This record gives sequence, structure tokens and C-alpha cells, in this order.
Amino acid sequence: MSKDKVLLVDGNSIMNRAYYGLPLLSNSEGIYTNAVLGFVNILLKVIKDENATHIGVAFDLKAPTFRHEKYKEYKGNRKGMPDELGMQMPIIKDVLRAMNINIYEVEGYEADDVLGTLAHKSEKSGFETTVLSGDRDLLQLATKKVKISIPKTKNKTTTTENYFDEDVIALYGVTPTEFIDLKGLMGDSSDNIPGVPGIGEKTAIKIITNYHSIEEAYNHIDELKPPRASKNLKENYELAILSKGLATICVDCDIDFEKDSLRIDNIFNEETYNIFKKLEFKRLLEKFGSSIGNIDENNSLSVIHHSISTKDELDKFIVKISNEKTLAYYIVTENHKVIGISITYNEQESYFIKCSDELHSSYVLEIIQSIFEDKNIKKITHGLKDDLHIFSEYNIKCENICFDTFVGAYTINPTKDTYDIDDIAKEYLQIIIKSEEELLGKGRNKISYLELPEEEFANYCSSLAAIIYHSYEKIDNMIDELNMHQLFYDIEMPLIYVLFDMEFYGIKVDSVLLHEYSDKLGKIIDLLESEIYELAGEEFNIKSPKQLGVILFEKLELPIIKKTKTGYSTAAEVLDKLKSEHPIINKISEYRQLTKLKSTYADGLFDYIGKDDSRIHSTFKQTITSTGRISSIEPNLQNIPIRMDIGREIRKVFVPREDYVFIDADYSQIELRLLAHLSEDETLIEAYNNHQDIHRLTASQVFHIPFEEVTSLQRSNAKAVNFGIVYGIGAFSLSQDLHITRKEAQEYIDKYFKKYPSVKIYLDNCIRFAKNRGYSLTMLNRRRPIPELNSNNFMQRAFGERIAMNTPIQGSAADVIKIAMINISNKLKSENLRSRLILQIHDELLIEAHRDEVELVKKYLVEEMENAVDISVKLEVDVNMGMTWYDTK
DNA sequence: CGATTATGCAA
DNA sequence: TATTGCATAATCG
Repeated sequence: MSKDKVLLVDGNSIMNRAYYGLPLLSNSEGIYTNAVLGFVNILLKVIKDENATHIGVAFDLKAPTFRHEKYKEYKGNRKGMPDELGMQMPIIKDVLRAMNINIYEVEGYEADDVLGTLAHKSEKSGFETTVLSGDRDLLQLATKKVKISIPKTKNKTTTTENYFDEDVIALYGVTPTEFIDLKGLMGDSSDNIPGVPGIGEKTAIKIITNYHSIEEAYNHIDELKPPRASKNLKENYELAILSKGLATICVDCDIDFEKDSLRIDNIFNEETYNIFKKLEFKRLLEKFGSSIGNIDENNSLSVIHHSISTKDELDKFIVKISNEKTLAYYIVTENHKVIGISITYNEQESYFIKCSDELHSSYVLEIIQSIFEDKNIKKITHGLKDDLHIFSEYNIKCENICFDTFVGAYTINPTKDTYDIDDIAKEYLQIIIKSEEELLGKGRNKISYLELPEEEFANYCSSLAAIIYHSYEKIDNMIDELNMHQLFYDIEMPLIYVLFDMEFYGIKVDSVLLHEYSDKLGKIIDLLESEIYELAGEEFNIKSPKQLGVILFEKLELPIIKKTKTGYSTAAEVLDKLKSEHPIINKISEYRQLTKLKSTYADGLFDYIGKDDSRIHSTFKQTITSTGRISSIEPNLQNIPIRMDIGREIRKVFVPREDYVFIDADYSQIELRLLAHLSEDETLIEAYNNHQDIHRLTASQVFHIPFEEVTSLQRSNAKAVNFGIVYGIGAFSLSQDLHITRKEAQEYIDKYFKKYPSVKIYLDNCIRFAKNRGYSLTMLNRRRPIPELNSNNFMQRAFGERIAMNTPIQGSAADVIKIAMINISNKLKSENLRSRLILQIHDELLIEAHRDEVELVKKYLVEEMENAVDISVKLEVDVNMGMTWYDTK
């Protein structure tokens, strides 16, 4: 059991050694890296040599220590470290944090004291302990169980000199404890410890070997030889004791020795990899993969790769896998064309079917169709929605797909940027493979898979399915452990099919109408443009904030309301404040609005209208948002204008196909209703259940007026407060929003919380929960890590708190509508209706409904949305029919 | 030519 | 100095 071995590292000292031991290296960004590289190399070497299982690293703080209080000249003659080294200190700490290695920095103490204390506690707990430092002062910490390791460089390789207590005695003739007295007598010029004048190393050793301590020597002061030493000690006894105190490493600082937090675990993770990559530690990156996991020298899974490139091989392969129970596959595409399929069905091997002249992609898909359609074969994939598009193209009805590692990884942690297979490999298998970009390059230099050496291409692709196969179990287990089984299997997985359907059906756009709209805008824009030039007295690019800024704030000398980091702000709110200053402002605002509509919504949409079907097929992304919402791209159909009349017009171009109509339903204030449910606030719940106007209610409370007397301005201000609460509002922002003072805004907020006390308690709880656990949860256990809460930066922390308040609300709303989407989609199909769900806009669903099915669809849609979850307030849904999206109001 | 900045649209 | 997104145009390097 006691195989545990604790390694304690003197961070500053090892950094120092590393810095002077290597030439001043830097990466291509010009960041100095030599000390960091040296440190990491020494660290890894020692961990390996010592078989360390636990590790901690201590650093000095800049702040003065207790030694300075005793003796203000302590380390007085010490020069600070060179800048080139100082700059590397934060980097090494980042590296250590990435490696999950504890860093100790204790105010008032030096790293030595921290190490002394930890070593002492570690030893008392019965662990073998090694202290790694370049500083021989630490030898005083050596015992029978505590080893002091001092690195030395020999023939370019790092080894260590190791000292237990008896090794210290053997070398110096004094015990580690006596070592302190030795130093008290002889002093230490590097730390500016005075010692006793006239007593040097030789005399000190002689005295301590005879009397074992300064105090004891002083008791026999008259016997001391040589007489000169006796006199010196007599006259400087206090100085000697002071020096001894300074030289004594504290072993009882107030630090907890939490052994478990020191355990070496997952030091070669994604974060470490990314830092090493940034620092360009090429050799370490290579070492990286091979030091962990079941990986071979090539840094990949230790599986045997098979390449299939003939009809004969393919036939045999199909026969072979037709009796398998489970397989992982990955369809490799390039420019939307299938170029191969990777398949793995056991731990040891992986296959890649490479498309070619002999094996045309349509042939491969045709042959492999039987496998995909076999209900008895469980399939694991990565990015199912993309597969569904391919299956649809080749008329394959894929059966028994049980897992998508892409969506699975997102479900576990929705805050990552990407969930590509190389990311999955790093995160779940601790394997480093090239990303597609690393393999093929990017931009102009990007090459095709087909330009890769034959074997590299096949092996790389083959490894993709192998990674999916191997990571499936880990991801699946983790989903279970995090209590997200239901979320994943009942919501996220089924949702993939719903989103695919929405993408597949698309939405019809009347391109003639769109063209007319664009022209109409274009004419007004031209007019405005010449008016603006007229008013400005010159022509310039109105769309350029830089040029516009010069015109407004230099030529026309309008007051500068706000600045951006690069110049004057010309944002809408700034223009709004300037509108009475000059007639040009309103023209510019209008110009802005219309050009936005024309470029983004009118002309921008044209490119996406299908030539064959006149429909726009947006892509709905399931793995982007940190709260669980869906996002829409190419084009984004979730931000089509509605607030301003002129913008809203654009919705007239979205039309149903012949014999169909649009049915649109949106949740009424779903986030506030969820807040009512989650906070269990009785006032709020009761208000909703009595169908009260919540904004009016809030207004009557906040402004202290009878419900009936609330003005529309007061109501809309209260609405802003209600909104703000959901976002974790601050008084400042509310004051900006409502154009009131901060004090007034704060009063609104205070009164709000007084009216709805449980909401206050709930939101505070959200923060407390997230701070304790490191993440927030939604109603359906969707989880979002919030590392910002641990930031040392106040702004970041405040941001984290707002996230902690908002995520459970926004995320729960996302959960609810996802359930509704799945249910309504299934309902339409099970009832054999022709109507289809085609859009989701966060709290709104749009259905293209057959005219014969209108009433039924309305009924089902409202039912499924209102009953998606059972909570303590009713979820109300507004439903509308229309012949264009514009009309569904 | 790709990346960044400012701006503005939605829930 | 309010949450979550995506697209456009200008400009930088």
C-alpha cells in the first residue's frame, strides 16, 4: 500500500537552474521558453526516476517573509531574477496547472518553508518523500524518510544527487539539524545572513561537530578553540542566534497536506498539449503521446490498420462484419463527397474502405447499405447529422445507431470550441493525433486527402473509427456518471434526427419578392447616401466606422460620447444620443439600418436559395452553445428581423410550399416562467397561474402604484427589469438600458427582490452551487462548467456569477423546447401527417403545415409545447397561422 | 488572404 | 458595466 511516493519541488530554485542550464530559447512569438522547458524536462525525469505518485511545487512570493521582519537586510544583497527568467514564471505555473499539479505559494513564507512543512507532514503520514531543489540549504530537511534531491547536469543529461540524513553526515560531518547551526555560525553571503564575524566554514564545522549546536557551544564558550572563535561568538552570540533563526526552514507553516490533491493524474492532457504546442516544445510533444495510454511508437492507437481498395476485399469485408454486434464507423468526406469509410468492430483492428475508380463511392455505399440497414448491428458514429445527409443522398435507411461521440462529448462539456475526433482522442483516450488541419494544412496550402501518401491516408482515416470505437465506452460511462443518461439518450440523440429533418426540408423563399425588397432598400439607400454626402460636404465610406468617425467627430466636431479601443465609437446608441446635434445623424442611423437589412438579409440570403427547390437549408448546430441552445448558420435563420417594421418585411419572403401554410408557436415568457418554477417563488407562480400580466405586476410593485395605474412606460421599464434579472443584471447596465441613474436602477432591483424574495434566494443559490461544484445545472441536468468563478480577475468572476444565474434558466428553456421539438416531430410522423417542423428560434417553432391539417397541427403543437415538461407554472404558447412568416403574428 | 474589429440582428 | 448566438464590411498585418 505504501508504494506512494511524494515529490516536493522547489519551483524557484529549479527554474533558476533550468534558466542558466539552457541557452536563452524562445518560440516563434518571441516568448522566452528555456527555463520552462528545462523545468519540465527535469520534472518529468525526476518523476520517472523516483516513481513519484504525488507531486507539489512551491514558489516564493514577492511579498516579504517573516525573515524580513526578523532581519530587514535578509537577502538584501540579492539581485532580482533577470527579466527573461521572470517572464517565464507565470508560464511555468500555467504549465503546472495544466498538468493538474498543485502549486503552493504562501504569503510570509519562502518556498523552502512550504517544502519543509509539506515534507514534515508527508513524513509524519508515513510516506516516502523527496524534496527536489537546487539549493543545498534544504539539506537540513533530510531525514531517514525524507530525501533531498539536487539535480546536476552531466553529459547533457540530468541526474540527481540524493541525500538522506546519513548522506548529509557522511559528506559534511554534521546532521541535517546541525546544518542549521553551522549556517548560523558561518553565515550565508547569498542570503545576506550575517553569521559570526571571523568564523568561517572550517571553524564552524569544528565547533558544531564538537558541540552540536550554537547554544551548546555557548554553554562551553570558554572551552572553544581557537580562542579567537570563542571571543567572536561571545561578542556576537545574539547575531549567531538571529542567523540561526534566519537559516532555519520552518516546518510548521499553516498549510494543509492534502495528499489526494497531490496525486499525479492526467498530466498529459489536452491543455498541457496545447501549451506545449504554443511554446513549441517539439520533443516533449512527441514524448507526450508515447508516455501514456495504449499507444505505439507512432503515437496512435495500437490497432492494426487494414486498407480495403478492391471489390473483392470489400465483399469479403462485408461478409466478415455482417455478424458483428457493434461497430464504429466514420464516413470521410471532402467537398461533400464521400472519399472513404472507416470501420472498427473490435479493440485490435480498424479498417478503411478507400474510394477509387474501382470502388466508386456510390458503389461502396450500395454494398455497405446492408450493414447500415441491419437492425442487429449497433452503430457508433461521430457526427450523425452529417451521416444522415449522406444516407439520404444514397437512400439508405440506417438502423440501430446508438451513439454519437460528437454530441456525447458536447453533452459532457458544452463549453469547448470543437469536438473533432482529434479532440475526442485527446480528451478521452489521451492520444494525440493530427487534426484534419494539421494533416492537410489550411488556406492556400491545403491539400486533398488524396495527395497524402497512400498509407498515411489510409491509416489516418482508419484510426478515426478506432478512436470512436475506443472512446465510446468512456464517453458513455461519463454521461452516466454525470446523471445525463436521460438528457443524452432521450433528448440529444433523438434531436439529431429532428434537426436533420429541419435541414433537409428547409424553408421556401420567394426570390422575386426578395429581389424587389432588395431593390426597394437599394433605392432608399442611394438617396440617403447622397444626402449624407451633402450634409458632410464630402464623399466618404459611410460603412467605415473609422471614416465616419473622422467626419462626425473631427470635421463636424460633434461631442464624443464613447470611444472604442481603436477610435471613436459610432454605434447606434452613440448616434442616438447625437441625433439632436446634427441632421446627418438620423440619416446615418437610417442608412445603417437599411444597409444592414440589404446586405445581411436581402442580398445575403440569395446565395442560400436552392436552385432546384427555391428553399433555404440552414444548418442547425447542436454542439455550439454553452447553455444547450441550438444555433443556426449558413444562413442564420434565428436572427431574421422582427422588431422594426421595415426589417420585419423581410419575413414576407419566407413562404410555405403550395397547399401548405405556416403555423408558428412561441412560448410566452418561457424563461421567466422557468424562473418562477425553479425559484418556487409563490408570488411569481401565483401570478402566472392567475394569468396576470407579469410586467405590469412587477411595475406596480417596483413603482409603488396600484396595478391599474401602471403606465405603459412603467410597464416597459418593469419588463426591462424582468429581463435583466434573467441575465444576472447589474445596476449600471439597467441604468443604461432605462436611461436612469444607477441609484434608481439599484432601487428597482432592490424592490424587485423584495417583491420576489425567493428569486433572490434562488439566484444566490445558483451562484453558491456553481462556486462549490464548478458548474451549473439545468432542469434536465445539462451541465456547464464555469471556470470563470475561480478567476483571480474580478471582472471574470463577476461574469462567472452572471453565467451561474443565467445558465440554469436559459439552459432549462433550451431543454424544454428540445423535448417539444422531438415530441411534435414524432407526433406528426406517427399521425402520418404531411406537416413538418422546419424552424426553431429558441422559444418558437415554425411548422410548414398542409392546409388540410391546420387545426390538428395547431392542437398538437400547442399540446406538445405546453406539456413538454411538468412544472409548477403553466407554460403558455401563442400560436398563429399565416401565408408568410410575416403573417404569423 | 486570413484574422480581427466594429457593428447589429435575433431570443 | 446583461445572457446566448451569427454575418457583414472594413481594416490590419
